[in-house]
Order: sequence, then C-alpha cells, then structure tokens
Amino acid sequence: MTELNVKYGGNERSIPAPATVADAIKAFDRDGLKKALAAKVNGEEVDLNRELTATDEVLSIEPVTADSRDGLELIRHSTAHLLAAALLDLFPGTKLGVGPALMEDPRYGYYYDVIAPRTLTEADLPVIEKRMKGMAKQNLVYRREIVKKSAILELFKGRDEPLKCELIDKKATDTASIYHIDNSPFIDFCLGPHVPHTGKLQAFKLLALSGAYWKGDAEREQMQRIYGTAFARQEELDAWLKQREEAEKRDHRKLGKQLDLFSIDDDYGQGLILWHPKGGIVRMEMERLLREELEQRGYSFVFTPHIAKRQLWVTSGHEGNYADSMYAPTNIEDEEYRLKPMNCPFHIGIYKASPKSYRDLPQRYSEMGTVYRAELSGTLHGLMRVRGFSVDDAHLFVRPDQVHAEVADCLDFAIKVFDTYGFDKVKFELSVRGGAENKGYLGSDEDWVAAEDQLASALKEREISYERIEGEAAFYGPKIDIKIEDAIGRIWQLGTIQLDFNLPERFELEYTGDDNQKHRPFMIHRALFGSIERFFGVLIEHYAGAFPLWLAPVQVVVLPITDRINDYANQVAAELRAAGFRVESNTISDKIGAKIRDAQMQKIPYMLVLGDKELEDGSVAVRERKQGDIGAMTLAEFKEKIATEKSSRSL
RNA sequence: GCCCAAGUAGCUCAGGGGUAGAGCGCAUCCUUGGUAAGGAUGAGGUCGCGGGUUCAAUUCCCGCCUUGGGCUCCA
Repeated sequence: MTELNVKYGGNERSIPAPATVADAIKAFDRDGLKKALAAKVNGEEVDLNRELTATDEVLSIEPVTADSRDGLELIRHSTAHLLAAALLDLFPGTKLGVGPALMEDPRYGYYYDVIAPRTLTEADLPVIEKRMKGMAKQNLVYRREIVKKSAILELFKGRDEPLKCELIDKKATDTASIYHIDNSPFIDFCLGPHVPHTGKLQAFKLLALSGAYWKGDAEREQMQRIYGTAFARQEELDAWLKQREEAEKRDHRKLGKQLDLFSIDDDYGQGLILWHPKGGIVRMEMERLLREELEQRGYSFVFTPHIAKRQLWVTSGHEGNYADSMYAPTNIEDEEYRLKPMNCPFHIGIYKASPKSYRDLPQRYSEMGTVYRAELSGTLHGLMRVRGFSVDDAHLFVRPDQVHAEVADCLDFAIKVFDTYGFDKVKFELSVRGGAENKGYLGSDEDWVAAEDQLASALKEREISYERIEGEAAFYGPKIDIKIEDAIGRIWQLGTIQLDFNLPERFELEYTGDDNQKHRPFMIHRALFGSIERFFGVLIEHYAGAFPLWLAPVQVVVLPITDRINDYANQVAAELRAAGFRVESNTISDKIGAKIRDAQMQKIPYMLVLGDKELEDGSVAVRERKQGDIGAMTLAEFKEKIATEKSSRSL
C-alpha cells in the first residue's frame, strides 16, 4: 500500500506513504503544523515525527496545541525531560527517578526526582535553569525508539540506573519506547509523546528543591525532587508568578503576626496555638454564629474532659488504629490515661448515661472539643496543621429511619454557615464503599446500601450536585466531605458528615424501639470546619486579613485631627461602645494621614475622622477601608448603618 | 521522621575573624497638621543553643533545636 487515507479537520484525503504525522498535517494545513506540539491519531496521542502505518482504515488526525490542557501537559512533561537532560549534563552520574507533569497542583507544573552525585542545593537551581534555557535555544529533537524490554533493561543497567530498571521491569511489556534528546546524554524510558524539539519550550522556571522518597515510601531511597513550572507563553508564566506573589501576601502566618491575631511559640510547643486578644474576638464571633445555628437546629451543648482512661481508647479502637497519633499515656495512681485525639467516645458516654427510648432520638450533642494529635514535626504548618485544636464537633445518635432527615439538616447547616462567610462555592463529595473487591468494611450489606441511599437522597433532595467517589468511604461507614473554594480559587477540604456503624457496635449502644426490643442506633459524626484553628487560617487568607465588620477585631477607629478634638473623639467612641461595637480611639498626636495609614494597615472597616467641623455640628466623617471617604453623617446615622451591617453579617 | 534553606533589636532585614547596624514599632519632648508616613532625643541585642578551630568566633567547622519549602498526579 502506498497511500494513506487521512482525515483532518473534517476533510479527508489520501497522501503518499510513507509519511509522518507532521507530513500528514502539512498536507492539510501548514499553519496548523506550526502550532501543533503533538497529535492525536485515532484518539492516541503521538509525536509529530511518528511514522504513520498504512492500514485500510481512515486515520483521523487532530493536532494537540499549546492552548489545550493536553498541550500544556505535553509542554510540562517535555520540560521535565529537559530538566533531567540538563542535570545529566551538569552532574554526570545522576540517577533518574520519575518526572511527571503536574496538572492538578496549583503550586507546581512538573518535577523530576533524582539522586545526584552530590547533594543539590537551592543555589544550583539557577545554574540548572540556565543550562535548560541554553538547550532549549538549540532546538534539540526528542527522538523515540521502540526497543525490546531486555535491551532496555540492559541499556539502563549499563547506565547504572537501578530505579529506572525497577520501573522498566514492572511496567514494560515485551517492547517499550525510550526517548533521547539529541546532543544530550539523556535517555528515558517513557511513553511519550513530547514536543518535537526543545525550541517549543519557551516559558519555564525552576521553583523549589525538596526531599522525596522513591515511590513515596519512607522506607525507600531518599531522592531530591526539583519542582518547576512551564507555560506555553512567557506572559502566562509571568501572570502565574504574579498571582503566586499575591497568594503569599495572604499567608495567614504573615497576617497573623501583622494583625496580632495569634502566635506559635516554641517555648510552649510546636503546633500549639496561642490565640491573641484580636484572634480571640474573631473566634468568639465564629463560635457565636455556630451556637445560634446549633440552638435553632435542636442541638444540645455538652462539655467533656481532655483525658480519659486508656481502656476507653482500647474499646473505641483508637489504641489499635490511631496510637501513632496519640500522646503517650500518663499515670495517675497506677491508672493510665491518655489525651484525647477525638471527642466521639465522650459523647457516647453521655448517650449511655441513661437508657434511651426511640422517642428520645435523635440525640444531638455538640461541643467545641479540643483534641491533641502527635503530628510529625515536618507536617506542621501555621494554623493549618497543628497538634492541638478544637473541633466544631457534633455526634448525632439516630434511628435508621432518621438518617435521611438529619443528614439533610446537616447539609442545610453547612450551606448556610459557609454562605455567611462568603464561600458561595461549596462542593460535596459522597464517598461510598465501591467495588466488592474492597474488604474490611464493617456492617451488613443492607446497612451500607440503605445508608448510602439515604446520604445520596438527602443530597438530591437539597438539589446539591455532588461527586460520588467509589471506594473512599471509611471502613465504618459512608460519608459526605465538604470542600470550599476561597477568594482566590483555592480548594479547602473542611467538614465532613460521616455515618458510623462501628462505634455503636463497639460501645453496644442501644435504644428501645416501639416494639419493646433493643435496637442499635446509627451514629453520625458531623463537623463543618473540622478544626476551628484551620478554618481561622482559611478565613484569614480568604479575606486577606480584611474581616467583614461582624468578625473584625476592631470595627471602628476614631481619629481626631487635633488634640482639641480628643474629648469629642472619646465621647463618640464611648457611645459606639455602649451600642455594642468594638471601637478604638487614636488620640496620639500624629497627623491625620499617619493615623489613617495605621488604621488601613490594621484593615479596620471604619474610620471616623473628627475635626473642628464635626465637633461643631456633632457629626462624624466616615472613611470606609475599601471605598475611602464616604462623607459626613450624624453619629446616629452611622450607628444605624453599621448596626444593620453587623446584624446581617454582611460581607 | 527524611531532603534543602534560614535563624542578628518587638517586627522587616543589612553586615561580617577584633564582642554590632538601618527602617518600622516603643518611650519622652516639640509639633495641632482634613483622608495612606511631621521632627528631635532615647531605651532596646549572650547575633537560636552546645561544642570545636583561633591570641580572638556573632562571623569558619561540627552537632542540636526551631522556622520555612517539600516528601506516590508517576514509564
């Protein structure tokens, strides 16, 4: 056969064989070839220089360009190879691990894991990047070769690449593809495809160096990971770098210090949060909102201790599964006690304190329960990952027929609360048991089917779109996870609604049914924030430190222009305080500009500028932190304005 | 826990083999100025901790602690 039937952009024609993918595209569309990085031939992504095999069927060709997600992935993956090539060039003897493109992680675009002959440091990154840039300019071609598995193994053994050999051994069938970059010592075992040559890589940057384990296994070789990112165009890279800077400005650790919200002091312990007065106010307001909702929804408030006898944790199963995260036992008169990593067993204790009738259910216990977990030091991160934190915890003990209604109410609760904070994009994920091959699930099939149905129908009834995730359920029951998207598009996993068949069993919970028989209740674990510390961190970053009026530690600051006005200023402040607002009065003898600057930097929602004019007619000149000067009004008018704003918890 | 980096005044940071600097903040005084920084003076530091090299270490070397970036998207 000497002709190939090719379809491209809706047209079909025959071209002479042999031909590469590039030849085929060229026959239809010369410009298109310039833009193409690779192509899909009958759906399979291949290199442009791939030889087309002649068949009777029509070859449908679709170019992959830099604008598409596939194209970007290609660029990033190819850049990772360029990185490896530069490393081999600069540090001969470097052993290669893997180097994938990262498409989900907003922080990075690709990485390569390596073991270099000497330890790499951050100072090496610019040098490596420079070499990559130099290679990119030379338009070095990526070449693919199909080789027998045994030959590949031989090749990489010869190059002393034990990790690659392990991969090849595991992943390759009888033949596999390897890639070279021209004029470079680089050869990789890789499926491809890649961009045709390094000249297509225009906008990339190396970002960070870190440790990583081979296969992510702490027992295996420690490697060094080099992270970078790449885009199709320099403008996109620049924009991305700028956005990264913006995100850094929102860092809750930085703002926490600047706004005097909280601190972590090693003299007290890593991962232990000291809430300062201003952070304390925000927390009080957060808890106030929760408490209002809990009360309205018929929850009761309980309080439980921070330690319990070791045996309790044996019964609950935490000793068995969770001991690594628990602090060591402490002895009190020959009895061992442990700090609590969770609140559930205590709430169970409250349930068990008296026999329950079906008429008593549901029981809804809520508590800001402070728990302690021995997280690894390297994982600690500001407020986001700590060792002691409070869970906005609640446990619902329900009859099987009540699951649906209770879960639906939890969903309403979550949506209402997150909406108040301005998180209008809330995502729900329903994690279910998944395939039958998954073992180790507790509870009967009927229970699971019923429970999953009830969760799903609660979601449907509330017209909530959700993602169903197979095989992600906890071993003790299905769950709904709640994720939110913040002001700059980052996703945070927060609360969870979990059904539990396990603990009621372990603690032998019961209620008496209308049939006068003993029945086992279901237990629902429910938290909206998960950790109030972590949610506080999310809020700081979401608002970039500019809390809405109802949350703001200082809501109004009064700024007299001269000392003559100080008395009036204090009087205005006192009156606002009496009306229930958090007010400060800045009577230091600074110029008004300096006082305003100070208040702006503290992100105080309202500034009242007071001078002779205001004193005379008893008014206040109002400056709003974002809009600036919004003009003068009477104090009564101002009070009414902010009272509305506060009570409605406006954003 | 492991890899890399950093720890200097309350904060942000500069410096460097001969025991320390700036800006902000703080205190006092002068100034009373209408919407993002008025001026002067002053207080404040075992230069993370421990060891080593040296006549001499905050600086060089080693160890530790803490903080920061990370630690299975996979040929």
